Amino acid sequence: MTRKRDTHRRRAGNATLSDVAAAAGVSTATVSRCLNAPQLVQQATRARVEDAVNRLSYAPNFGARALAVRQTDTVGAIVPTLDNAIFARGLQSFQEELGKAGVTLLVASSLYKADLENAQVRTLVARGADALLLIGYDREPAVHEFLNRRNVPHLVAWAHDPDRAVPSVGFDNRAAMRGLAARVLALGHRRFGLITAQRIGNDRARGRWLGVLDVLREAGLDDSALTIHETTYSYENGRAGLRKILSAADPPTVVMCGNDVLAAGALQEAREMGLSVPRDLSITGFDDIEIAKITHPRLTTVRVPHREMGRRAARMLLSLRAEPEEPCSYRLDTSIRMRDSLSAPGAS
Amino acid sequence: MTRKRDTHRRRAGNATLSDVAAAAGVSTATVSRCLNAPQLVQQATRARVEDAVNRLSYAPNFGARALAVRQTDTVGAIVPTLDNAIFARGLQSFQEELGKAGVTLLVASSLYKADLENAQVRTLVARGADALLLIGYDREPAVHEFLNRRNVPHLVAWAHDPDRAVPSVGFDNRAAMRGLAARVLALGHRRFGLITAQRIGNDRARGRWLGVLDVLREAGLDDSALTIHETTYSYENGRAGLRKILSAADPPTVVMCGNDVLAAGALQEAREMGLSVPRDLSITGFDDIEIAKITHPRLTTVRVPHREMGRRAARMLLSLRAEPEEPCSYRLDTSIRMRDSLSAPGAS
DNA sequence: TTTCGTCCTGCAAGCGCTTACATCACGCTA
DNA sequence: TAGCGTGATGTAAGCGCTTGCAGGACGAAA
Repeated sequence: MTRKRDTHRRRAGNATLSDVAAAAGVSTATVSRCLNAPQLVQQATRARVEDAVNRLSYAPNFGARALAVRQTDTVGAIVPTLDNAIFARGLQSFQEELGKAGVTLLVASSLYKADLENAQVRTLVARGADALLLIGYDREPAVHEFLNRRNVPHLVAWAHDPDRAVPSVGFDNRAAMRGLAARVLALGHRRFGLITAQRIGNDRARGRWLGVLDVLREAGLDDSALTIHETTYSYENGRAGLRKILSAADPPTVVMCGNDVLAAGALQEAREMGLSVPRDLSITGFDDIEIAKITHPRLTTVRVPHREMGRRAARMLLSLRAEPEEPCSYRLDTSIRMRDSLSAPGAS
Repeated sequence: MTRKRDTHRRRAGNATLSDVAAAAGVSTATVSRCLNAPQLVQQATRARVEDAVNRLSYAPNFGARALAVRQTDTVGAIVPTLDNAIFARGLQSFQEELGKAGVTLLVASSLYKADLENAQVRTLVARGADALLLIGYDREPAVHEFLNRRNVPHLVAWAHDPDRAVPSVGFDNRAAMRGLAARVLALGHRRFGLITAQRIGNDRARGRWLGVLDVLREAGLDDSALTIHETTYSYENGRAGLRKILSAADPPTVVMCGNDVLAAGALQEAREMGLSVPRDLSITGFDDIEIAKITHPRLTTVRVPHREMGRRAARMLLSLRAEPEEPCSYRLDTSIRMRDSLSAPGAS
């Protein structure tokens, strides 16, 4: 009944280790050693095996290997979306770093939806991700508990809060925005606008918002000094957001945006409304992606080291995977890029 | 000697199917059925099993499952880099579409290096990718032969050439650029510049270049009518490229760029050189990513349906995976976005 | 009561690979 | 010549899961 094996549902022609062994006239153990520890097998044998491997287009079955050695050399990442250049960029360097270590990357995007992310965590773990990269803190604690129980090292990126138990490599969104808002305030602005992403379920957005609030309150300003427009990250929404905010009774003299894409949209809209930035209105961004240098005027924004974040996250995850030492967090520094879209409140 | 099993290298506390079975007082077969075909098991039993699953934080071992069912529900994608928004964007919709089908995405980026891509193909196949997405045609034929022998359905995206054997979902880069170049010519330009990515190993870049050449030759112009600057895709390189091209003896009146990022850089550099675009110099892009609308003047470019490409590629791969029908290619249409960076050659 | 279906559930044989351990051949040394 | 160490190879027991087949329980029909 070996026939069954051949006709079953086996994909035709995918050679297995034992096919190679047969073709080379050696045992499967020897073939396996040729592949994983060539120095243990004699030159001549090795040559025969390699020949057979090529003739049969053999490629090891990963699942079987993972099963046998209990390690998958795979790590997973769940990001909100690759459409946002910051995540694409961070993931790129994350992947490069993993690749150097021979580790493969499994990607999922949650589209900012908690339940989707939830399911993806389980999927990636089931798929054997040795470790996991997540974005931000906002999720049910059960997720982290699950990962802990399963002994899957994991890390939060793009956010950093020393008070949180979950290890992270990121920056303090609130402090970063506070820094920028302080500069804005110092320039004399007293009426602020903020175009932000949805804050519930997104601690980064929330942190940035709170950063602005911190500054306003510290300056003794009333909360009404801040006009908020909540939307989704996109160029078009930046435009719409600006229009909305400026339609208020006593419009702000500065509109701070949750990211650069939103800010680019706002800038464009301002221009089309006939406003001169920064004379009539100041606008700020966040992230310092490429477009911040392309807009006119160029965008004053917060620089975030996305690439380094990805790289460092990879390294931490890799070492956590190797030796389950006490995970520690890492805080990256942000800085302010003063360019041309922010100045003292204008003609007024 | 069961002890050995426990102390071996097994990650502590990762429950297996049989742990669950023991906890629930049933056989592994029943647990397996609970998970994969719940309708086959009685309500009461199912409840017991589910309870045990939760108590133990059980998650199935993917490798083992893959081994048993011979399918991984995983597809791989190898892109040059996620730093380029077009790939990030395409991959995003690719992943979304896969996710709907319960399929997970494995990502690798080749950084435009053939040997790296080569290795990644083998890695992803070994990891059990049921299907593979590749970018462009330029690679050793051996790669496709390997995939064919291994019965891994695969697709080329971002390019389309009906004469090629490898199925693709993409567009004709040469024809697209030809269309744009024809418009440029019609406006009266006779001296062209081209800032392009490295053409060897990159059929998309080569196609775009040839598109320009087609038009010039057809118009009876000498090849010297085209000044070429070859570089790597990036904003900074766009700037440097423009400067280089304009330093020629008889500089072009239009500079066509291989993509929008390059064009954005060129535009900026032109501005800083004191040139007015398009009066003194016309500039065009390719891709129509977001920044094309942000530059000043806004960029005239070729619109490419990146998202649809990703989505469609996913669907094709998924169906190829299910039933190995004869793979067929799909050609997407591009169009020209006339905006403000192109006009008749200026003051002259 | 016997005899069948019908459902559920369990048994056990793999899936392809790694690796501890056994085996064997060979060349030395005593 | 016996004995031993060494290095190359083979043997076979898993890794955790699925699934064809067999068995058992139970109710209905004969």
